[in-house]
Amino acid sequence: MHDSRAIRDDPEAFDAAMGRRGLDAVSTTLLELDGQRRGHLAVLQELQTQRKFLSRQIGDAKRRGEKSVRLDVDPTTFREDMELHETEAVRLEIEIKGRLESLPNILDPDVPNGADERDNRIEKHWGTPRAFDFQPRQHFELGETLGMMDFAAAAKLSGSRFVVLRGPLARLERALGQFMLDLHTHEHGYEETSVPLLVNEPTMYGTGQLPKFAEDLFRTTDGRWLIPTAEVPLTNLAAGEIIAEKRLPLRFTALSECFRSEAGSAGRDTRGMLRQHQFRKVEMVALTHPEESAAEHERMTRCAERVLELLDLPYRRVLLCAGDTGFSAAKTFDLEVWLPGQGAWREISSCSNCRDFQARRMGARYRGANGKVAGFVHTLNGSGLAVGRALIAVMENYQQADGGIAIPPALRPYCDGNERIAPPA
RNA sequence: GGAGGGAUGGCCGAGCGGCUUAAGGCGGCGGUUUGCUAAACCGUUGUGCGGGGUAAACCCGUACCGGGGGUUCGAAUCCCCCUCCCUCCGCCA
Repeated sequence: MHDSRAIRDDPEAFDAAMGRRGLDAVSTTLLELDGQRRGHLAVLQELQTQRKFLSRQIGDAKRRGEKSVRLDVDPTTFREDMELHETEAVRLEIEIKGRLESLPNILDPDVPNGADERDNRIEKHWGTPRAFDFQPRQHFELGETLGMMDFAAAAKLSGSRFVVLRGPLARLERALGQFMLDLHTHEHGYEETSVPLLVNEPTMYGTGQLPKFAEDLFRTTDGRWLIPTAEVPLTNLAAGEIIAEKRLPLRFTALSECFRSEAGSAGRDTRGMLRQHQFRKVEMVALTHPEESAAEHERMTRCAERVLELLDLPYRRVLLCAGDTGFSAAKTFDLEVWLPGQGAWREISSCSNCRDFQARRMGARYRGANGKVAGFVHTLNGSGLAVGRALIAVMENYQQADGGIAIPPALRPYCDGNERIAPPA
């Protein structure tokens, strides 16, 4: 959500910012509507002043015990006029809000221009893809050969884009989640949080999923929504709150199921468990002072990278270009892990600085040292990491010639000390 | 699901048609006192919107007492609907 006063102050800058997202200039229309709104508001307030004065006269007279009062104006005549201007002011406000809430966040200056992922900028590489002396296989081949990844069973139960994991592979998925949570809580200063997976409409609105992206979500029969990421409940913990400046930054992490309709991605990544309707993810969320969000963004991205490094999985950091940056984000780093079976870099984490965009939508503010409300906090979110994709990455990178999978040393304490998942005899 | 009771500023809590410009307390901020801390005392302290001010400070106006409607010249206060919380009953992991 944007501040209409900021648009009023510098409409050209706003149009230029939306232009980077490939959107037409709208400030002229918005300012026109806003001007009308303020006009009605001014008249309404004047009428309220007059009504207040007259009502007070009646009240004073009554208190003096007078039976009736002489008034120059009939106070009832105000009502229609007031109602007219109020209705118009409210209508225009809703109209403006409706236009503003579907506009994406303003991008950071250092986000590169560009239309799609081809214009993303690779910032760094870490690790060396392992050299295999056999043809590495994709995760679903490995999983199905092991007899521990069952898409047919999932299809029977639920349909496409679901999976059933069994035995040691199910255990490995759990191990990954526990490992990541322990790392972020013990070493990175995040507070472990357990959150609802079903949220109400204002909560989905707060982080920017609604009203524009309803088709990407699942909705319950009683009007609630299944979270597409724990970012939604975690960030909304601050909704409507005024946080003392000295308590910032707040850092939350949660391991949760995530639900996505994948409405627009029919035909993409249909094989395997790369793109599912339901998956697990460890999410990190930070709420910061506005001046701290850039540094926090780097810190959070490092926290995600640390997971990959401890698992010894090669990755690269990518700064998303204008066209690839999500609706609520001002700047996003994606981490892409190397998948030798697929022979490709695939997204495994996305760390975004949303600045005050979500905070303004949900009313998350902070209080300065002088005790006054100083403004909106900045919100950041990042995957640390997507557990399902981390499982894929471990399987493909740690696969062995016989179809077994070595367990990364960091995960062994979470897997009964086992060193590998052995293929069936 | 049924029956009651509630929702007031950062927090607690009074008010139940006009003198509310929302009492009082706690907390916050500033100060006095003090060797330091603590305590005491004094002052100050809500948010949104509109307007003024070069900006900050500040000033003027207006709205806001869970949300939305209504009654009234006038609503925190009366009426209706909704949401959430609490108590009891029923069901239940």
